[in-house]
Amino acid sequence: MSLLDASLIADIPPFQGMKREYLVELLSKAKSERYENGRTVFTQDEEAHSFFILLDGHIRVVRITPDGDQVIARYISSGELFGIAQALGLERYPANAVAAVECVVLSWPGTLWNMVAEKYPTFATNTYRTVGIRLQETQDKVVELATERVEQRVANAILKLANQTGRKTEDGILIDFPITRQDISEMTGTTLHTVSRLLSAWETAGLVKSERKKITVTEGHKLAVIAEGKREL
Amino acid sequence: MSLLDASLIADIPPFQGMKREYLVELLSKAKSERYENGRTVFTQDEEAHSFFILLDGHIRVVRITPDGDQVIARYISSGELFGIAQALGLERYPANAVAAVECVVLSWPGTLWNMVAEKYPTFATNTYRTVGIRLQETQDKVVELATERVEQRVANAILKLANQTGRKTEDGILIDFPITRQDISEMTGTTLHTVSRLLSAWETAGLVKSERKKITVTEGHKLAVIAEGKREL
DNA sequence: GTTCATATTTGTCAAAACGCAAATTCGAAA
DNA sequence: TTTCGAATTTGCGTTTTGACAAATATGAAC
Repeated sequence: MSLLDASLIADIPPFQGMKREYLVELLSKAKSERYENGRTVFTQDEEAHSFFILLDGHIRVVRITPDGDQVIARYISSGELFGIAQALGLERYPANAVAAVECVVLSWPGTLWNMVAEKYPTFATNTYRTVGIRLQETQDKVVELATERVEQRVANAILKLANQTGRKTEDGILIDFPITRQDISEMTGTTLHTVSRLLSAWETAGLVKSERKKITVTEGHKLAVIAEGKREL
Repeated sequence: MSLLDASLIADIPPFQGMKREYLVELLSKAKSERYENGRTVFTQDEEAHSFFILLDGHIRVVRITPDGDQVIARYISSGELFGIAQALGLERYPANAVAAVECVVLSWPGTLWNMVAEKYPTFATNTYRTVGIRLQETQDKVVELATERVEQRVANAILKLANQTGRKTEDGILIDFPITRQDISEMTGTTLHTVSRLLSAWETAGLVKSERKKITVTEGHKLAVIAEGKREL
């Protein structure tokens, strides 16, 4: 276990408003671990042994269907909680969590949740607020899938990723981790072929630049117009 | 405010494991109200003033999109919590809640949540477990919308309603509240026309019987086969 | 530099599902 | 009983999107 300083986590949302002293205590019970790109943090249906905070990197949360289809539920960015099954009384993780790049993850044994929630009510409250936001986001996704066309959903997914994780470059906003057409199709409920066609068209129109596993948004506002459902600019 | 006896709620899941004495206390702070069919309990984006338990009836929870599309998020059955924005730190309700039949609803002022959660930790834990289950169900819906065809989704929705709220009749299992083709289309992300066609076909094939605002499942196992994705029997 | 698995692009065709329109049925209210 | 709005059914043409197939590009590993 490496050295963990309270300043590591003091500024990230789940710990907002907690006394320094408590942060130190909490950290003393945490384990820090590096995950190389592609490594699995936890697996769907596995017994929920820990809960996690991502200190650095990006984690892909994926559900697998009985017939093998994958659906990407969300990407976790640094500073976010994930795998918090215990907080919700779940005995098993409902999805896979896989490092999308090199990651640093902090974890606590799941058995600690009750104690932690009781001793650090601020942390518990912050956690439940996160859950509330995610529940809403998930509902939003249901609405999107139920009412919007593929083109809108793909535009939206790319915009969100750019906002959430984008890094500014000379060309525009680059999504900060390797992402394939297949990944985007699994976020939006379509096929990699359709995503490829859309990206090709958008590239021709100058809205994005893309290479293998890389997408840069150059004309975000135009993408946003497509996400709104307008057919042309 | 009518007379409320602890036995009213002692057996329903959110209150499992709570001391009788606490139930009485909690009830003394609750308000009971009847809602006739179609009456709104709370509205999307309205400030979250209360949290609720449905004692009798069925409540439809509906999201409205900016361009007026409706998506039915879930049906609440009796004994279930709803409108628990406070538990998740949300300031506003994320959807409309409307009585789908004559209902009896118990409510507490939202300002009481923190006190209630602290004083009755069992109740809080039960609530968060409910949230966990709903989050999973919502994720399931995302997966369904992303990977299954309309036919499967409609079959699934009807099966779930029949299981959740069905009443046994001589013909089969009747969904216990008035429900239109439009409602089902708003649960499954399709149009009322497509739902109508599917129900007609299934009626011809003898899987269901349906009248205006009424659906009876006669051959659940065959519907289940369709929900699984098989094209014929 | 060569090799090879992986990612991407693109074409063609077919199926699924929607949109629009119109007819019809039903049931509640007058 | 009559009326009228709401719910439902159904036909038809169109659009969207998926499925299949094949070619091509890319970058990491050797």
